[in-house]
Amino acid sequence: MSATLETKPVTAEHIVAQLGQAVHEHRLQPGAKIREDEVCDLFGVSRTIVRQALRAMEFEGLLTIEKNRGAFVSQPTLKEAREVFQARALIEPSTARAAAERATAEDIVILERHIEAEHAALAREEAGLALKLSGDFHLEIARIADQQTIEQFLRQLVSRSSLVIALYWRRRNALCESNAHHALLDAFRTGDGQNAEDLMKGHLLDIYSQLDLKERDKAATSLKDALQR
Amino acid sequence: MSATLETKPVTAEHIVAQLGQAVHEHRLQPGAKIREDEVCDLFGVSRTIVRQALRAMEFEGLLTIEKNRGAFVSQPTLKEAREVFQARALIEPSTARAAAERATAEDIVILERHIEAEHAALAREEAGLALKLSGDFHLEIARIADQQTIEQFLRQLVSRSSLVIALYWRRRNALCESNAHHALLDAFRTGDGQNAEDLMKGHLLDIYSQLDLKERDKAATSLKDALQR
DNA sequence: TCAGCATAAATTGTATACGATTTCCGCGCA
DNA sequence: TGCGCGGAAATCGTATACAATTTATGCTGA
Repeated sequence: MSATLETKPVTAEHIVAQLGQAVHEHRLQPGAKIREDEVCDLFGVSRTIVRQALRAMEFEGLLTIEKNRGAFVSQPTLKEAREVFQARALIEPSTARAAAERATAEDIVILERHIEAEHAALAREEAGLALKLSGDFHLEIARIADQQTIEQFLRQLVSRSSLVIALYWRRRNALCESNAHHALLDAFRTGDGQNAEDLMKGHLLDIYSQLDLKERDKAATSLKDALQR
Repeated sequence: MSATLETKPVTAEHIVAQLGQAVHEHRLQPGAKIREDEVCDLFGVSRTIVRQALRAMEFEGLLTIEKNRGAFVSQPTLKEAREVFQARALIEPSTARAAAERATAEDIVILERHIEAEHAALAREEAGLALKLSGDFHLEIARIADQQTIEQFLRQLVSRSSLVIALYWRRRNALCESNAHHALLDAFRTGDGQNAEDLMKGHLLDIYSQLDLKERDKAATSLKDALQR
């Protein structure tokens, strides 16, 4: 035990990762306020660093910062929710194709591990973690496709997808396990790009169809917010 | 002249816009260093604001911030350059289709004005400004398509495109005027989505083909930097 | 009892101060 | 002449202090 309690510097990226995970796993609900001082105490850094982190998360779409009022976990509107999945439908199928055509043996192993972890999380009824891992699976595909620009965009889209799911998922507790990721993995094993593209397209449509994105009376914003609580 | 010299607050967004335009118009070359104090003096604000602006521009891809060394105008690698235009080729055609199918009379007028301004800038041999306006034309299409998420991504891609063009454009001074934007406008007038999509695809390929993105010996980075100056 | 309003507390926005790191410059020495 | 090597200057990173704004609290009067 000679380790002298190494206090790693705690970077803004670290805070972004931690808070981001909390949002992804729905431990922080859309609309929740994040006070700077609170984060400062939690991580033991000054507001300078915390504000950097919050700004970064705003850019990612996870937070919405209102001037002089503070940072809140974003609440995507119906329109934004649709746009997120439209954008994913535009981007991900071709990315999956490219990835399937370049995936190495190591990549396959990584994807297998991802699916295993996802499965295990579901078995333990840690829905939030499973959701996070599911998003990581999609990001991993972009990495395999060796498209950093797309990967960066997809990171934002996956983040926002998590918020959309928190707000618009139909059956709250029943995050049913689909075999879509398994099917994609098979396409990757055989290097079948066309199949991977089709599967990804279907997978995204599947998720989209499970969202409740019908126009409902969204009138009375702040007033209704208080009532429905 | 009763205006009492209103000193508008100068926000970080303002600085981002000003510096961004300078980069877009190639008045700030890729690799150029941007010192914080210098920007502070120029805009009359503290480093706090300037650093916010620089961070935002880093997210946009316009700047690269190296720890303890400062902010530099980004120098996209060949791979990044290709990725930028691959991503645009993926995103923009379908966006153009959607835009053509929803464009109103006012939208058409706006696009006409854009093209006029672009033409005028070229006539005055203000190549930098023309390039900026050209990018705005593409962004305007995303706005017409009413896709904010896509528009946000495209904003980053257009920014980076400007850097790519600064670094890899074949004939430096000959930024030839194409009639691609005119043709697109015609498709918008007739609401021909399919045609707009095809034209956009061709337009992007056209730009891409005028870039010199062949693998050349990029060895000797910092050393060569000094020599080629 | 409750709306309205003034005041106090809490929270965010900006500027400044100070420490850490890098960069520049000149000196000595081979 | 040119290379290595301090040391000073410049520049960046973080913390803190103070100002501006919002939010909470409590009082008054109808």
